[in-house]
Amino acid sequence: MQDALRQFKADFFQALAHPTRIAIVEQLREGELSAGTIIERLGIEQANASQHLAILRAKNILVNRKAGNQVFYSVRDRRIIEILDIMRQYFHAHMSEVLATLRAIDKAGKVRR
Amino acid sequence: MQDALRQFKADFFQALAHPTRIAIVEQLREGELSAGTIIERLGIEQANASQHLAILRAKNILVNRKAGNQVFYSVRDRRIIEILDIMRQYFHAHMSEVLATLRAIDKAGKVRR
DNA sequence: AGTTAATATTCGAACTTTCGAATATACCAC
DNA sequence: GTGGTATATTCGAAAGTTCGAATATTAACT
Repeated sequence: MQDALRQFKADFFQALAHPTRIAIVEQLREGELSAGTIIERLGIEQANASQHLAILRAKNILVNRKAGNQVFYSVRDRRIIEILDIMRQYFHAHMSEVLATLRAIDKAGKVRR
Repeated sequence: MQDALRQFKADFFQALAHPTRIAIVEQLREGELSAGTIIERLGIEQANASQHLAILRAKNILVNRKAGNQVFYSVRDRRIIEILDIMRQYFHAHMSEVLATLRAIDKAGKVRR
């Protein structure tokens, strides 16, 4: 029983364990957007976006609504936004690590100065 | 910049994206415990526990303190507990899915009735 | 120094995730 | 129905995660 609950929680975290999926959820903070708008705003491949959206749908983090040609996505439960908000505080509190990550990315990208 | 922040968040979620690691953090809710106590309470392999603890340490979710022979672990920031609390509400709100997961596990375990 | 207890690390096999390219499906307008 | 636009799915290669078995490290005790 505990095991099932933990598996459920782990699946939830796994669903958000990718920068693109976090970016998608953040885009949907103010309300629904079409798949096309999300793709355009994030500047990612269509297939890739669609795969990430499928994962977020499968874990019930997003819901979708079809309207003619398009599919509109939104966050199912406001608590998910709430969790991301707490994490923002958390990140500010540990900004030095965020900056370390930043530097690591910078280095990996071979941006010399 | 946004990218680094998202990578940092994704890493955080990734760190919690495993049932054993969630179980470890939950064990530490009331305060620090030795590695041995965690292993005993969860009934897992020593090497496996140590690997999961290493991941949680690397992502700065846990901190450790050596005392002689033993290593005591604790959750670094109470906001992590807070996030897990919100998730508990979230799970209660979506209990039907949790139950579906439970049934799936039950089935996979071949527990007939 | 030798032994035991507690914890960490390394290795390799099995499994899962990620990506873009290609293809499929669905809907609309003509 | 043909053509176009929006989105989803399938495939296979590359990269990442997970596990237990074996081994290493560290500290305490004799």
